[in-house]
Amino acid sequence: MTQEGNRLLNKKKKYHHGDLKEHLLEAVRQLVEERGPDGFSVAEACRLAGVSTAAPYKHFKDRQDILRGVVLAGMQRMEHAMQTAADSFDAGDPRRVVALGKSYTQFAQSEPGVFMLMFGLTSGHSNDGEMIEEGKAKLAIVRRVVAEHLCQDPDSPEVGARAYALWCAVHGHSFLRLDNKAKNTNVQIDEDVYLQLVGNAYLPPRADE
Amino acid sequence: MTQEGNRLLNKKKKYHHGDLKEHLLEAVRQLVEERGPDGFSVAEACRLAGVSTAAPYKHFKDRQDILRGVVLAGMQRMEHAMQTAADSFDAGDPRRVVALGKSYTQFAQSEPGVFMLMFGLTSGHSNDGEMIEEGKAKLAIVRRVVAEHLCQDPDSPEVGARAYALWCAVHGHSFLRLDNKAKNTNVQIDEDVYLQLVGNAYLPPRADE
DNA sequence: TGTACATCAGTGAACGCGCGTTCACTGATGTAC
DNA sequence: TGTACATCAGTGAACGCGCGTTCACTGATGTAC
Repeated sequence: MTQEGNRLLNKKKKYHHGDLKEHLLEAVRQLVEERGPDGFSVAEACRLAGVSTAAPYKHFKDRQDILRGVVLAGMQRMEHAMQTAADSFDAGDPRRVVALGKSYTQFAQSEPGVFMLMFGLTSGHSNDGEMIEEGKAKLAIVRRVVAEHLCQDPDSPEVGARAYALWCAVHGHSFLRLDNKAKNTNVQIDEDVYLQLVGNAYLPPRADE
Repeated sequence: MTQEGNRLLNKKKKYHHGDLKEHLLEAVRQLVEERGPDGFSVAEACRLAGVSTAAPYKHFKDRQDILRGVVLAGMQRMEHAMQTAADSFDAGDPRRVVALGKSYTQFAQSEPGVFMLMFGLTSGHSNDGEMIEEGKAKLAIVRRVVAEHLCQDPDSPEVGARAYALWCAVHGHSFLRLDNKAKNTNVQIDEDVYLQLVGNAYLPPRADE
């Protein structure tokens, strides 16, 4: 057994935590899911990670910096899910855009706290360069799918407009689901039906299929 | 001059505030706009209203109750704006749905704090009956516009699906604008163009026009 | 019109609380000799 | 292999802060007589 593995297994007995940084981010993520975005405190995360309240400051500048780590990790998970969805069908397959949309709404539903943290303007983190790059990468996936469907240049305004419209459609839907607005207004529509409707509206089935 | 009017004009000199309830709600609204949703405290609102920190409890049960008043007033303002927009064009006029959408996004942009409070799940107020009725009333406006455009029953699933899709489209767009996600991903599209695209996608121009 | 009184919207001081952050410290670890 | 030492991730106690809420109170108001 490696020393690293050994350290991880025995982490409770050790003075040095070993991977406190990751454990803290995970603790915060859990709290955010349990109590909502900004429903966590540094102190509580420390308790959950079994560590003194001063420990985080060896790894993070301040509370905001911890939050930033949680959000960034969330964006990476989401991007990965979207990439996987886009890769699971060929260009032009009508199921492709639905799968991509579904990866978005499913992320929102499986990690509502992190999702709200990423997109709610509560925490004011959005000017961060690394975060902006992550956002661009995600939109680029949508752009690529749209471009390949329309057989156009991914950078054309036409593709940009439709990709943005698709983004708004799944984003709005995700939010309205999360805060119960859809349920409370008796919206009946099934998610798959909705995604299909959206896909058809912005990317009509191609003539050759 | 009425005694009521007199009291309002001289409110600074009076022991009894006269309309503290309204002034408090307005103070909270201002703070929410300045510092974001949940960026306010009861104490600060009191300072802004020029009143002791104990005063609010003569009018509101607790902090949550104050917030509820702010959100409810916001929903009423928004509903009024939507109603006005819908009323400004005849059924079938292609400008109608664009105007309705614009009333939504404009509310979000002119009162971002209140908008986030209404739709972010941060504050956990959504199960309130009166609030749910407000939400239904707003969706009903969209339903009516869609139904009149399609010449269908407002309660049909077809109308419901398109109305919901329109809602998601403007809601998603509003959020992505507010938290700078649109700007940060270099989305170029003009709002009017976007709204037109959405309108055409879900409510294609009628044959008779 | 003048007076006594009930009402209740306000005051201001105080409470206990949990927070984010800092500080001097401790002790486990890996490395050089 | 054994020892001395530098490193630095952890501790735990303490800080000052602003918060939401409560309490006994005060004094302006409208009303009954």
